[in-house]
Amino acid sequence: MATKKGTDTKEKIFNAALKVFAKKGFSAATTAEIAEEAGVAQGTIFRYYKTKKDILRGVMIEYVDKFDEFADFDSIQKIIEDNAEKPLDEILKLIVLNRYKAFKKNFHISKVIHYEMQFHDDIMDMHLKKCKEKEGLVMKHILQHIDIDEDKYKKLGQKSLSIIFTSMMFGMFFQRLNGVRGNDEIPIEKEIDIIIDVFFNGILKR
Amino acid sequence: MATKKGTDTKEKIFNAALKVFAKKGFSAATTAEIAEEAGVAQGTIFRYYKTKKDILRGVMIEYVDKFDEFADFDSIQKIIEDNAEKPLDEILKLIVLNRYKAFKKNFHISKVIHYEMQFHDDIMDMHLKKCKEKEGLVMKHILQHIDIDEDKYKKLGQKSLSIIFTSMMFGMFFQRLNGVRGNDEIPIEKEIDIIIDVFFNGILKR
Amino acid sequence: MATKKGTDTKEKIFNAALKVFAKKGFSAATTAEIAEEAGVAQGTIFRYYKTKKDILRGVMIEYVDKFDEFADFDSIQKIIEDNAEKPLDEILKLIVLNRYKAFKKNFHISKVIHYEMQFHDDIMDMHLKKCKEKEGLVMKHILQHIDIDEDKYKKLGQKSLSIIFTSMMFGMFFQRLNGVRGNDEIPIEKEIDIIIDVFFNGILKR
Amino acid sequence: MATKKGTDTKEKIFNAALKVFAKKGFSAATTAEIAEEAGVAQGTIFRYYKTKKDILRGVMIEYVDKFDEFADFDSIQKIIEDNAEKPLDEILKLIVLNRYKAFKKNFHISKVIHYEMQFHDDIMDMHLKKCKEKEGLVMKHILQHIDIDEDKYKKLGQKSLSIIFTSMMFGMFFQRLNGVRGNDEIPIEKEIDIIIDVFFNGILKR
DNA sequence: CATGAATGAGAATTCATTCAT
DNA sequence: AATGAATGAATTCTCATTCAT
Repeated sequence: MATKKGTDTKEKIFNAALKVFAKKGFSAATTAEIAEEAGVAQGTIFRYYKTKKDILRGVMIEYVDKFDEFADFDSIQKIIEDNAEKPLDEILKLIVLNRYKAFKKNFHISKVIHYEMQFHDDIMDMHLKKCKEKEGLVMKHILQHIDIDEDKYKKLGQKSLSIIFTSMMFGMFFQRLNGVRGNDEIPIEKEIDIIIDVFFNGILKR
Repeated sequence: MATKKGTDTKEKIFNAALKVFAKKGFSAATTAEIAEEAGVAQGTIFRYYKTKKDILRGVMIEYVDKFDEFADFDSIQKIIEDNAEKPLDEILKLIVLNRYKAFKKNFHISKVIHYEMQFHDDIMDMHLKKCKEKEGLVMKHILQHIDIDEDKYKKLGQKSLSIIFTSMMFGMFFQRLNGVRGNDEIPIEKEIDIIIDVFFNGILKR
Repeated sequence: MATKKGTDTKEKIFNAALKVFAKKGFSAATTAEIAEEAGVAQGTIFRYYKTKKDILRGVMIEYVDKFDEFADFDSIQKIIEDNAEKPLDEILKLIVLNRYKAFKKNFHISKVIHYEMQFHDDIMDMHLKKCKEKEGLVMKHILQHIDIDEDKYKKLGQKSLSIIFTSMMFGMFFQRLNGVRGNDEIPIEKEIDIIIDVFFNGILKR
Repeated sequence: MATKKGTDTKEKIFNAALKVFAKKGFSAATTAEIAEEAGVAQGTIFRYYKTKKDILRGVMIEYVDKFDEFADFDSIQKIIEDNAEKPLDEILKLIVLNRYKAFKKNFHISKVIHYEMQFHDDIMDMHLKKCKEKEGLVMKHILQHIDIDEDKYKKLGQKSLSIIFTSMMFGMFFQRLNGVRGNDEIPIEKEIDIIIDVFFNGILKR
């Protein structure tokens, strides 16, 4: 019970911090504003996090977990299995849409991590480690299925495919989610259709 | 002469600020560190910039100029003209390489602006205004040449082409320059080759 | 309790500020000196007053309250009633003595306000508003009683009487309290006697 | 010639300083603003005055001279002689009007001195010394003429007369010049008439 | 456990003064 | 003599952190 209450408070602080960090950046955020946003007293924060920097570390740790969820192979695997009979590009579209939704859901936290990473080596290290660990696997999943038709597709190697695919995917995600573009223009499904079609067409042998 | 001296100092401060902003982020950067980096007294900064925020605005203004240089149509135009007889994909590779070099050269400033933009509405506004103004024009240049062969290429419209192309290009640029990937793995020329080949192959009719 | 503590601190700061302002003037006073005088940390000041200027505003607000006390009609009224049978000049002497004591008690704050007013329009406005509101009333009290004997006194009008009376009264107060004169020369009661006698004699018909 | 130019510059600085001191107070005034007001470079000020405080001292010295002019007995003497046949109250009115004009002319400088005096002991000392030296003389001039008619006037002594007269006079001057009252209400001549009538009537034997 | 008043180190900013030109 | 760029000590103000209640 007591533990539950403590957990609740910590969660309120965490969410408030995340919100304020996302809005102002870590440095410009004040613990006072976080406390207000969380609806707790200023001192309460320091019962759950030793320092302000510690909150950021907490965010990172949470992010790592979210990242696992984000790069959640079970759901990707499930998509592949459930649509085994469909052509590869159709499957990929479903995967990308699934990824987009996961990304969008965790965008807040991603944004904070990506911005702060640059300035905090420890955060950077945690992130890169996590990335290396997962990134390859996502592509391997894709490649596994591409490799089967090696007569049909160009032989580009994982690295190159990875560059192209992730560039397109994340480039598009960021453009959409950062409000760089007018938001409502093209629905995400349509955009994925176009981008995957070009990608797939692009890697075809000719 | 006197003017020259003042300009020199302002430039020293500007460059120092850019460096410190890039290293620590705007909020975490201190004017003391900027002053030290610039090799001037703390007070000197405020002879040239009213406030710390004003330095960032100065960086933005400089960026806008760099951006003009970056989206420098003269050099693009020149590439196109000088290589008129070459196939479109070859020309595009040259353009992208040119863009990459311009981007790399101004990466420091671009990075600062792109990151800080999120937290400063005034900077964001200045940037978006500039982007809208230029972005379309770059693509138009490309399209002009693609349109000629409309039997050969898919009819995708400027918007879609723009999304795909800028996603790939900037996605790749950021991946390379942010040190997200091991830096030196593939030479940029090779990477551009691959990416443009896929893009071009991708937009072909079939 | 908690409220009491906060109020105490604010009061300590207020009194310290008043003292330092009176000694050095607003501009030359430093928040560091105020903090030391108040026996609090430098930062504590800014928990209670947003800015240094705000402390002055606080002093003004306090002054306005003191002013009410200063121009306290209840005590004037009481003097009048308690001495109803005495001649008017005797009553007036008592009133002026009462005023002098009130003025002397609040001299510190009055001095700060009167001096700083010149440089701060907002303070000036607050003050004038208060003055207009009260000044007339004091004179009306006096006039009420003078009017009865209109055969005896010159018909000078409130404005002129007000000028003469306040000039004499405040001129004398300032001379005494500013140490412009050797301080202890004539006792205040004697001085009031003389001044009121002349005033009263002066407004007699002849 | 060169000397003349230097004197001119010093005078420009002096007048600018006086203006800025009067507007902002000594502490809040900046040498930069004084320089701008004077139309000289910031550094130039320090060729004529060693420090900012030194400018204030310069103002004081000037004030002492002005004060001599202000308490200028030649002009008072002249008024008395020129109007020998007129009644005393008429003469006094002329004198007070003359004083008011002198005071108004030097009000700027008086204001600065009176405010700063409190915070600078050296200025205070110079001022008090000067005051003592002159004040009595003015009254003596008046008394000389009052004494003649000692049957007609009360025997009040120089001190008491001085208090009453200067209180009325300066009280009125300050009220007028500080903009405490609505400025245009009563013309100064009319106000002097009333105040002197009351004063004179007030000191009559009865 | 939670609070919020108090702290004080540190950051931004100001400004009198100096000095090379 | 005059200039105005540069200085840096002093000042206002901020905010993470502590601790008595």
